[in-house]
Amino acid sequence: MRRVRWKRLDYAKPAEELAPALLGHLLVRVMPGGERVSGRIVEAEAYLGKRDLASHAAGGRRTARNEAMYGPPGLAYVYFTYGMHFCMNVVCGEREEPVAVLIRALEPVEGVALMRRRRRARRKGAKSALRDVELCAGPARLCQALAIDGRQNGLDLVRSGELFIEHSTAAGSAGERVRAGPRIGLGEVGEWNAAALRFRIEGNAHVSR
DNA sequence: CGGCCGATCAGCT
DNA sequence: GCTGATCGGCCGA
Repeated sequence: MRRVRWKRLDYAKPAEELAPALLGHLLVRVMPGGERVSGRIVEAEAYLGKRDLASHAAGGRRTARNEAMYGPPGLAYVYFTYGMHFCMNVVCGEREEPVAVLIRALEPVEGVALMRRRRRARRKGAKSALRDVELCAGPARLCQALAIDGRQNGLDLVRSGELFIEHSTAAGSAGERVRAGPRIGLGEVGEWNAAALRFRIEGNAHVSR
């Protein structure tokens, strides 16, 4: 299979366009040892920028944490939340415009054994087995599986050798439909709670709850 | 199943 | 001092 990296222009579009466009493509993490760990993006959420009350950049908020959102399209915005989790966004739109897409779930493709080891490491007292479907079904879970943390924040997906996106011929394949629904976990943000900005591959077993 | 709750910290008021 | 773009364990039905 041909491996073609996403270019800057692929990211230079509104979040509500990029989010569904990312579905089916491959998020790739190359570990320090050179091992590839990757998964097909099966769920993503669009965050529209200053006007979007659910966005970290709502009202033009700009802090050390969300600085990457204001960078050029194609940067990774990785943030720390709930005192213990990391989540990864793809910055899009234009520079200085804080627009991004949150990657919410992957279907594991490469390095599944490594994903399982990394995910299991965090659940010491686990009594039940970790199923394949739970490896990357959630924004913090996939970061854990792919070893994405604060060190990847601000990284340029167009140039980086450790984290990037590849075009997949499997994207938009026959029989796969994209379904849009409301975003989740937001709290009270008025009309933005209902906005259909969460995109998932319909029927895919690896989407989040 | 579904709901509650603790973990644990950056940012905000 | 409280809340959150979360997760996983535990409890009761």
